[in-house]
Amino acid sequence: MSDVFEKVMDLAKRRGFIWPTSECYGAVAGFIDYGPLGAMMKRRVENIWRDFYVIQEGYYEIECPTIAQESVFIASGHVKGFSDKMCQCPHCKEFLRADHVAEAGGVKNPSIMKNEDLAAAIASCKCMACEEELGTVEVFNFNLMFQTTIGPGSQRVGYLRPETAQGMFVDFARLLRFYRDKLPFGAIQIGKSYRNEISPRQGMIRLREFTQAEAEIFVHPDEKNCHPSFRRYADYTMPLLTYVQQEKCEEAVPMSMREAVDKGVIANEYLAYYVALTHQLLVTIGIKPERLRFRQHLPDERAHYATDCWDAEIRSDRFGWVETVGLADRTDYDLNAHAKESGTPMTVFIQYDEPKKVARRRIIPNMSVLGKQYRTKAKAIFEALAVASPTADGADVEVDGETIHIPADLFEVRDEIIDVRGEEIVPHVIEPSYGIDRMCYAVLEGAYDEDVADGESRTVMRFSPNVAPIQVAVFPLMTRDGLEEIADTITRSLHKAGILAEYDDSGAIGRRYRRQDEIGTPFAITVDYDTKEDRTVTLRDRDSMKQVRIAIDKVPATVCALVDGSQKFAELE
RNA sequence: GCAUCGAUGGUCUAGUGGUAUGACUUAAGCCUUCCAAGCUUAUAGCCCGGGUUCAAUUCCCGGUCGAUGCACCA
Repeated sequence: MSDVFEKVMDLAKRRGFIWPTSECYGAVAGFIDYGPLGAMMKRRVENIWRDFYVIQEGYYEIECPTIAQESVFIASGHVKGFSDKMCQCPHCKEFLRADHVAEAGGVKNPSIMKNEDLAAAIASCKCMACEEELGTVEVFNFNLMFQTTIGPGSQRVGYLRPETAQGMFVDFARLLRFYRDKLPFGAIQIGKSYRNEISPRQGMIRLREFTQAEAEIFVHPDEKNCHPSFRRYADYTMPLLTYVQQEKCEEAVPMSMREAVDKGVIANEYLAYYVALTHQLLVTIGIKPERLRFRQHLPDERAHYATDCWDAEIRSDRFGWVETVGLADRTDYDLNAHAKESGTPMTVFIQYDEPKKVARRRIIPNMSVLGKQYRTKAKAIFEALAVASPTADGADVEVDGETIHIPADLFEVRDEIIDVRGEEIVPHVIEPSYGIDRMCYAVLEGAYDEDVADGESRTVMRFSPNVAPIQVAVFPLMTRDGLEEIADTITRSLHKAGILAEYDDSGAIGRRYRRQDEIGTPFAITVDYDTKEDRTVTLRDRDSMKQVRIAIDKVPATVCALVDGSQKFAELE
C-alpha cells in the first residue's frame, strides 16, 4: 500500500529534494542529504524563521561551534542525564533499558543506582523481549551524544552538541553586554545538532544529524507576564490541548492567548506570545491550520528544568501528530548551572527606581590587637566575626573546630542604613525550539497532491509560494521565431529582481507545466505569438491552472508580489 | 538492536545458473500556436562482501539500506 509518505519521499528523491546520504557507499540511517531543491526549500523555511525572530522580534543570530568541550555538557546535564543505562539480554541479544527492566521487576529507584548495583538487582528480572531471566549482565551507559576528542593525543573530550541552545547560554555574559545590560533580550541560532539515536526511523522525522532553530529569550523572572508586545497576539486564537484535557482524553479547545494566560492554561505571557508566533510562523510556511495543534507536556513528561512546556504538533498521515516545535520555560536552570560549573556569574544587575534604604550590621574588628594576639588564626577569626552574632560581652567564633571568645572591646558593631541601588538576578529563559527538518517534512507532506487535469492525473506540490524552491518558470511557447530570446530576456529580468526563475524550452508546453507542477513551482510565464504583437505574456497559476495576460514590464514586480504573498493570483484575473 | 519481509536503468517492472524485458522519464533531432500528443535516435540497471559452481543478478552465508512489529527515542 502506497501512502502519502511513500509518494512524497519517492518524489523528493526523484526530483532532488531529499536523498539518502552517501548512497554510493550504502546510506547510513539517521542521516540525509538535501538535494538542490530541498536545500533551496530548507533555506527559504529558515529565512522565514529569521523574518520572525530577527526582523520582527529583534533577536540577533549567533553561530557557535557544533563541537564543545566536556564542561559545557557537564553543566547542562547532558553528560549525565542524556545517557541511558542499558544492558543486553544474553538470550535474545536484545538491548534493553536497564532501569526499565528494574522498574518492571519491582526494583526501587533504579535511576540512582550504580551500574554494578543495578546489574546485580536486575539479574533475577525477566527480559522484556524474550521473557527469559537475565542472569549476569553488564549495565553500561549509552550516551546519546556523539563523543570526540579535541586536538592530538586524545587529551580533551569534546561532544557534538545535542542542541544549539547551550551556545546561547555559555555566551550569556557577552550577549548581555551586547544588549547593553538590559532585559529582556534574546539570541537565536540556526544550526546542526547531533543525537546518536539508538534506532532512527521514520525518514526525516528522527535524524542523527538535524537542523534546529532555537531562540533563547532572557527575561526578568518577575516580568514573565509583561511581554512588551503581547497585544500583537492577545486575540490570536488556536486549539490548545492542555494536560488536563489529555488526561481526560478530550479534544483540543480553541482559545485566545489572552484567555489562556488569564485562565492559567499557559504559564505566562512570554510563553503564550511564542506559542502564537509559532502558530503564525507555521501557517506562513504553508502548514494547514487544521493539521496543527499545541499540546502541553504532562507534568511527568517535562524536562527536569522546565516549568511549563508546549509542543507544536503537525498531523502527518503516516506518523500521526509529530512534535515539531518545543516551547519551554527553562527558568534559570541553565544559567545557574553554567555559572556554577564555570565560576562566571550569569546575573543581571537590575537597578531600582529609587535606592532602597537597608539596615545593615557591620562588625569591624580591631585588627591591630587581634593580629598580635591570635597571629596565624587572626585571618580566620576576622572572617568568622563578620558573620557572628555578638552579645554584650563579646562574640564566640569557631575556628578550626575550636571556639574562641572574642571580647567586645576587640571589635566594633556598627548598625548603619545604606543605599541599595539594585539587585543581581538570574534571568529566566523562554525557549522556542524548532525542528527545521520536521518542518520541511511537514511542508513536503502537506504540499503533496494529486488531481485530474484534462482527464490526466497530475502530481502537484502545492507549496506556499514563499517556500517553493523555484519561484517561477519561463517558457517560450515554441522554440523558434525569436520567442526564446524574449523568454530569455524575461528570465534575466526576474533574476535581477531576486527571483529564482527557471527557463525551459524542452518538449511540449504541457509537459513543461507538469514538470514544474511536480516540483511545486507556483507560477509560469509563457511567451507566445501575441507577445510579439503587444508585449504581453501569460502568467499561469499552478493550483488553478488559470492564466492571465500581463505586460512584460510588469512581470518582475508582479511575480515578487505573488511570491511574498502581498498579492493573490485571483486578484489579477 | 532483535524478528519478519523486501532490494533489477532516474522511476515502475518482466525474467533468468550462461550479463536482462517492457513502459515512463531524461537527452539530441524532427514535428508542434498553451497543459505529460507523435516520429527517429541515444544514455542508463541486477544493493555490497564472501561461499558453492566451468559460470551467480539468480542458490547459500554475512552485511547495508528500506518497510513493518517489538524495544528505544522526541
